[in-house]
Amino acid sequence: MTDIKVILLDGSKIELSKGATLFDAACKISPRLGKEAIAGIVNGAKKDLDYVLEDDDHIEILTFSSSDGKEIYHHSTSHIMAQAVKELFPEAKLAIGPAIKDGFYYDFDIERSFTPEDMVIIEQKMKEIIERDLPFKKIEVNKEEAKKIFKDKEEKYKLELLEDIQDEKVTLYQQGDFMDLCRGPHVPSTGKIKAFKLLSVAGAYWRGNEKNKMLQRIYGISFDKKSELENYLRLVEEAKRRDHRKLGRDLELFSMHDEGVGFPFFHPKGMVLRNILENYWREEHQKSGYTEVKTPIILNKSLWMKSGHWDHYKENMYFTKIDEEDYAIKPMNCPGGILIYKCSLHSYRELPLRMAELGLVHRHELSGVLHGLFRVRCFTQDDAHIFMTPDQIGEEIKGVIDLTDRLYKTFGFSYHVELSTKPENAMGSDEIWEKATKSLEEALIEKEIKYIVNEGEGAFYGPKIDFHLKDCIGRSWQCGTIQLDFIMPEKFDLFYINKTGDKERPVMLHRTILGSIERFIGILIENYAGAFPVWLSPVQVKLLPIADRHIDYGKNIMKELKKHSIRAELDEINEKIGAKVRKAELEKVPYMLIFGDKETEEDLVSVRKRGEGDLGKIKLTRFIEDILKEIKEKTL
RNA sequence: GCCGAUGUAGCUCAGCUGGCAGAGCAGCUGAUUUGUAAUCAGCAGGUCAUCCGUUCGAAUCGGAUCAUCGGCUCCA
Repeated sequence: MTDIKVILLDGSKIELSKGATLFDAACKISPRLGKEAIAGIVNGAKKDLDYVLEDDDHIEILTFSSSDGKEIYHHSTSHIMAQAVKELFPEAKLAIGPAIKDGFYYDFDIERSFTPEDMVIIEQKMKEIIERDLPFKKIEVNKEEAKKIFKDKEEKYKLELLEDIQDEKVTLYQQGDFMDLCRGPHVPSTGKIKAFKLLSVAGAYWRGNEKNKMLQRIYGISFDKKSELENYLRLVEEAKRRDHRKLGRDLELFSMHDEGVGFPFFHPKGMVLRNILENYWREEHQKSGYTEVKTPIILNKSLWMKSGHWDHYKENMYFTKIDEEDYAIKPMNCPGGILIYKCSLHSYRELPLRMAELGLVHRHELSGVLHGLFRVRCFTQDDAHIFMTPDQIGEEIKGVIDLTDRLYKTFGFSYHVELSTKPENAMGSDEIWEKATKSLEEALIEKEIKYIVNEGEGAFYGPKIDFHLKDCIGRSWQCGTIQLDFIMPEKFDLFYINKTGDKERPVMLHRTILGSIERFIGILIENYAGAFPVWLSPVQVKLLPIADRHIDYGKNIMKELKKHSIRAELDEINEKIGAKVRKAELEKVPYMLIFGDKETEEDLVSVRKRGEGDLGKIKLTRFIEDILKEIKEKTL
């Protein structure tokens, strides 16, 4: 018997007897890998573990720890779920069941709608199937044979899928009595799945097209260890605990009302937070050479025709009439900013002109997508429009990148960058787009920032760089965006006077950093779980007298704190100190000052820090110094 | 917008097969004067989302509307 050699990922080779499978290779590398192996990659193609290797094959063994491995694992779990559903509800028709970023789903066409109780039964059945430890068998057949099989099974969606497959040969996977059209690969047997959970059921259109039939989609997730599933479920719980919609109400920051769906109401404490945020934003923009403007919310239709919004953005806009004339409520700030630019003649010496605007825009979002402060119908963009000469593009983009970096770091966020290119409904020529896209790319390369490219995801007037920031539990949020625009200056006939006294066309750059103030506040709430750093806290200090006779002392402290613009509240409620402390902790106030007979005699306060406890007695003046330092430095 | 679930006091929730609307927390009043995450007692609080219907009788059953939540991008 001759041996074969296969080449591993690191270039090393191992010897195997002829006829050896991927699984044999995994075992040979290490018994542990053999145990953990899910599937493998042979010469770049994903294969099942029972794939027979040949001499000089390049192989890689996949385990759950790789994203490819996870995907296969999730996909196999979706097949098990489909089998369970078919066993319980034979009338259900199978659509598709892929792995997704965070788990898997399977779409079914079935008359009844799945209930939470059904989920429990399906999970039960899945456990049974896993216990049966059925092998996943790969079957290769001709397309015609496959058609016959699924015709007999009356699986019309599978037949439809078959129609779209070009290859003559297709693969089927079978475990037990369950057979599915599938490219594979799969885990060797159902017993491989160690921990799973069905998460939710939702409607979804066949092939994502609303003209097609609505199917029922069941979502789930699986892991190769019970503890990892528990971790995942804990993270879901943690996200729920941080939900800004609940915290926003509990901490009296904002509210939502039926009378204005998608239009958030900011309460006094929410406004404190908002004003701090906006003031900080203004300071940083002034430092970076921006001026600030404010443009009207309602503007004449003619402006929106000219800007292209009428043609490209109408579905998302609100309209009104004034004196029989059509007006639109602005969905973006740029046309207003352009009118300001056009008010005067500009010299090349003025450029770049950086015009910032905290602009309130309204957009008609579908009712089903509204979500707290994250997805609303009116929001304040921290917008800016930079008018510049073409040779200033690079520097300006880099300037915006720097400012963005500074702002995000202040809140403790890390981030990643994505570049979006020309979309289908774009205005302007390919050359202009190419030039604009290249400028953005060059700035990123020069700044040594890694980025992902999203083809066709740009705005209709230009390509863009998006900043996605990452919160403390690992979720990412799209906030900042830089969009280069050669088209608006053209449409509005913008110009500046160059050195030689001739008119020249400026380039425009649209950008936001926080994105939407409302949304950013939502992100801050979730990131800090409502426990804001001192500089952002609506109430920074809570004054807690031990007994009623110490209230006057508290009022004096209050006066002192006010002198330094420290935001404090005095708790005058007739309660034991434990209850007052509890209340302040639940309100997530960063500092509590507690004072009774001992403190009043010596001008002291007992300091308690949120989440940490008693820090001991110090002079009030000392406390003020310390907290002012913390506020000034924006300590996290 | 579409599919599904949900909607009872400010909040969290109970209320069975139709028969007088309930609790805890929060609020108010009083007692207590408290030493680092809940003192005790009393009071008040409701168009059971809205409308229409079935019924002797509807929070409960049916329909419509509104809102909220989850999903509708991931393609064998």
